[in-house]
Amino acid sequence: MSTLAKVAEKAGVSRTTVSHVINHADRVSKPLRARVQAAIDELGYAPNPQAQSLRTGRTNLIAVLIPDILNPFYPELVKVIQSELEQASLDTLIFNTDVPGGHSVEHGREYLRQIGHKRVDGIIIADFAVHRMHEDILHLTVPAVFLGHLPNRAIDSVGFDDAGGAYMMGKYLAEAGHRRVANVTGPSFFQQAEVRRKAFEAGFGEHGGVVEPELRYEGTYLVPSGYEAVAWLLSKHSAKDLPGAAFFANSLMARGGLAAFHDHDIRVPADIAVATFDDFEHLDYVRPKLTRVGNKPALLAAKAVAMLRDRLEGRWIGEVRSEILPCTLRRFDTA
Amino acid sequence: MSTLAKVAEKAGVSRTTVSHVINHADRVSKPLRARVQAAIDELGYAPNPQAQSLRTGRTNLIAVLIPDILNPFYPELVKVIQSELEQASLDTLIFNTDVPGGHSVEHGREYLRQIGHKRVDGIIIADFAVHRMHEDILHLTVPAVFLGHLPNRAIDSVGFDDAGGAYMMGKYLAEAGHRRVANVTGPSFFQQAEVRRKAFEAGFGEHGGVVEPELRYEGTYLVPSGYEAVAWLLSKHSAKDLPGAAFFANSLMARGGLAAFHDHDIRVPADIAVATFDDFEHLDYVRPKLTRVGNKPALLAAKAVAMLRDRLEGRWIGEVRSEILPCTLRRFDTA
DNA sequence: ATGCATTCACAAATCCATTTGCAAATGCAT
DNA sequence: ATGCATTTGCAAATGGATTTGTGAATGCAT
Repeated sequence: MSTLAKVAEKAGVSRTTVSHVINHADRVSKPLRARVQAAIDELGYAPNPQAQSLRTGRTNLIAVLIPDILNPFYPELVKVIQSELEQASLDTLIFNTDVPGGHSVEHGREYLRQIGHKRVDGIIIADFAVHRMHEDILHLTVPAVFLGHLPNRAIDSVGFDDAGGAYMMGKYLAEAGHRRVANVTGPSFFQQAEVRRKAFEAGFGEHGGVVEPELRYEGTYLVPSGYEAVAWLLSKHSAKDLPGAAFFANSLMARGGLAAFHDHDIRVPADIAVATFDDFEHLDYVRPKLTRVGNKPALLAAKAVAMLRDRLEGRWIGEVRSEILPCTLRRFDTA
Repeated sequence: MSTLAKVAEKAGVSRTTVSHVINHADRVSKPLRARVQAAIDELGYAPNPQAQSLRTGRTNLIAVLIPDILNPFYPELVKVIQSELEQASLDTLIFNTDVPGGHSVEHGREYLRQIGHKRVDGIIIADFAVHRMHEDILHLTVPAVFLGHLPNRAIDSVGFDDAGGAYMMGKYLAEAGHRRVANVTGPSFFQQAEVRRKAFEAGFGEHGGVVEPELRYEGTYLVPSGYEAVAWLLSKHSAKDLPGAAFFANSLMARGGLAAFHDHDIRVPADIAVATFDDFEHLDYVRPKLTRVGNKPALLAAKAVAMLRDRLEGRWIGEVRSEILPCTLRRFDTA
């Protein structure tokens, strides 16, 4: 592996000069610069990133904390985050904070601690990756962006308009003539899940629907729990007694729900209408095609990286910013 | 941020001693060790990873090259790779080599070059991430494992038994009584796609099926092309003239195909049977439930990490190893 | 008490790139 | 030709941890 020193020797100059050619081209005369560059090319030299980091204090690493890459929301998010960061020659370290089978608080906290030691230049934290750790976030010493809504405004954040989206869908279903609706929610200990539930019920109730708490099912936000929700629904109600529609608070549960309806020979939307929160590419080829409200993870990702780079590159040093991206309702086959 | 020197000062010992407490505990007497440890704890000290890397030459970073994290095969792979690497306190750098919309050769090569400069300790390369770059792989200077089949045996590799699996499925469909089958293949410039195609046709043809080249459709391995394949199939054949079954060379195309059948009111499996290569969690909630042959990405991941660690930790310094994991056929609803 | 063998702890060199402060060399003007 | 102002290029210090070689202190035996 070639070093700065070898390049300097080959070009017959000091190490300083080589460094200047790379970092402050203007401080070296043109002919000399060319000579040094030739040596660099010939040796295939590239600065040792660890030595650079040690000296400059920057690692060019960004940590991204997500709960679970298996949840198809996150690959889309991660892909965009990564390619955007790459534009700024930053590398992405991805951490799945959940332990198999559930959203673990301790695990997320442990990660946050570890990452502090890895000396990353910045952090992007997805909502459920650090459940109930808002106070820990306050102690971060590097620029960070939170994906979701952060009650204490500890750091910059960007999230979807959960309330607006859920309300819109409630309104839509009620105005479509539904009077009774099953509501499969996320875990109530997630604040976001509560926001979606309440807003959905408000939108539904305020436009002619009747909110029945008995038609509420608290799921886990994971696929199997959507399946279980439907199994539960069908065990409680005969086919003719079924509510006109079912709303799933995220698309994983909706997919589980669709599978369950299929397995029980309940036709969607003929027997029951189905709607879901979330809207991303992955759903385009799920059949029947889900009517949904939400927005692209890619947007969230792009915005988050922009905010982070603003901090890293000193373009924004003011107070904490928090943005909310609107949701769109898209009607397809199921409702 | 606290440093070795500060800990040494606090504990009233030399920097060497502190380092020994961390790296060679046996070289320091017990009471002294305790005193130093107390200072470490009190200051919340952790070694600066960049300084460690500079000195030791190890970065504790592993690069993972995959074509596209949006392809649901890879999240499962990545998750396991990452958690396994974490056991060995190695961090994972993930790189998506494809440019939006296609499998780019140049892009993959470019990545390989860049990664050479990042000084990772090891590399895991997924098959399609580095299409036609087998010679570049030869020039790698760090331990690496290839996921798939590597003709030139340049580095350790582990892959599924594509030929065995595809053959098995061909045999299965023929023995189930099908005489005509549509075969939606991967791109023919991928060797693996050719292997699957030939083996499938062999299995089908050798057990009573008739291989008809006109029923072959070369797809891209991506979801939309499965949809297009079915659209093509239906445009060429009336409902009664349809082959009895369709085999998709991977599950992305199969999902696209299922959506297309749904949209054209073709019932699966009543009107046409469907089978696919691949078998991973994500398919468990796709309906109708796909009959499939394949194996878990998690297995591939675990094996790959094991092989890599064998190299990194000097447990294996012999010749190149290449393993093949068997595939299993699992019958569900569609065939 | 003396000699030898360990055990223990340290100083200093090393990994590599960046940057500050200086000295040398060049350019220009008078 | 001399003086001043720029350029230009270098030596050396810096960042933090690891490790080799060495001297000092301890233990044990005689």
